[in-house]
Amino acid sequence: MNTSSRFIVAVHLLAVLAVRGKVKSGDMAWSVNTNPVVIRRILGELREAGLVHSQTGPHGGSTLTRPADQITLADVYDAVESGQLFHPLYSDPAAGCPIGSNIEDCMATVFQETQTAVRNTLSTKTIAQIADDILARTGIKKLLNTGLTMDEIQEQYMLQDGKAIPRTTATTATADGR
Amino acid sequence: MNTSSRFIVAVHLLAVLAVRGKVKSGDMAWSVNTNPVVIRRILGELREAGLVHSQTGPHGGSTLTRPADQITLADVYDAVESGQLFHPLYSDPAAGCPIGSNIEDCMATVFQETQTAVRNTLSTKTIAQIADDILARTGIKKLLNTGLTMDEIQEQYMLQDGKAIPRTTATTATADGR
DNA sequence: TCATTCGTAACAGCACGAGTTACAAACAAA
DNA sequence: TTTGTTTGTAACTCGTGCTGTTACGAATGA
Repeated sequence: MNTSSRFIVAVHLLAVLAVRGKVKSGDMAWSVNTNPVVIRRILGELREAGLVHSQTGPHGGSTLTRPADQITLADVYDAVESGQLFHPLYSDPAAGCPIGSNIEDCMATVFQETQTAVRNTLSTKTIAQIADDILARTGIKKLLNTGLTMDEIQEQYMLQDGKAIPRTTATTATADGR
Repeated sequence: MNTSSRFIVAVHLLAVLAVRGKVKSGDMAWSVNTNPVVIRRILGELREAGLVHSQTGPHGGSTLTRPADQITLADVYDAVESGQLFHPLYSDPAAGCPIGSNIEDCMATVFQETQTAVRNTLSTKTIAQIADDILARTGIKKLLNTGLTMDEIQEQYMLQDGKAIPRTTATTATADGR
């Protein structure tokens, strides 16, 4: 398997940006529960891919460069998972063996097809869909549909087990809605 | 990307077994150009998956447990690539963040779909097809069609740039046909 | 000018795969 | 029964890549 968590973290960051607009790396680091530098490294890859724009200084932070419904997971995948899905080569298989001398070329086709299948699957989902799905899961989407603003929701509701619940009925925990 | 070369090596080994019948780990190690223990480790996974059978002692070695046209690359993938394609979890994203508290469940679906797409692609190719493709690439398939046996081909031909050429016209290099 | 925020280099720690050595167990053949 | 061959597996080292962290310069708004 792929041992890197960059892809899911990148999707996480873009979803946060889709929902909240301009966000600082420190805030995103809090959401992902890691170090701001880790976030900025991934933002750097997303920036190179043209998906986000960053701004230094006070009131700085990162924003999406285009609407979230125009960013597919395939775009994110391309941005942060540079290489092939499978190991394309291995050290110098025997030239004197029919299999060894041809297996790499033969499998290259298979790897290419697999890579395409993955990208096709990922290209069917956008960051907007992910963000929407998550807001629906939390119940925040329904609240937005009642006319409440995101700010009002943050004031009046808190998260418990991933669901927004009115603060009055809250039993434990706090949430700042980031 | 997946940094492991186990998948392509496993396909390599099965293709060798498909073409040559019973083969020792030392011979396979020569073909792959690695250590016999590395080969035996991968054979161990293929054995657990029921794809090969191994025998100790003199004249020992490994064989396929079923015809090569009944072994798909998806079978091989399942045998040696245990985990998920992508990182399913990462350390404890913030419970107080709508995104952080739901991203993993949300992405699990996407990962599942991707995994299925990969397996579907791989299930369309069998070890027999791989072996056949390679024999065609080497020119050995054409020789077999003329009525020559594999042993005769090994006697009369050698490999150069992955192609079988008559030994009489050979300029350099040697091949033992393993 | 100063506080804030980003970009990036540098380093440590950790996990994992590959390669290697070593040795016990299985097994065919003499 | 003995001997040599082959596998199975443990144990270790080495290299690589990712994550987390500290540090510091550059950009920028107040």
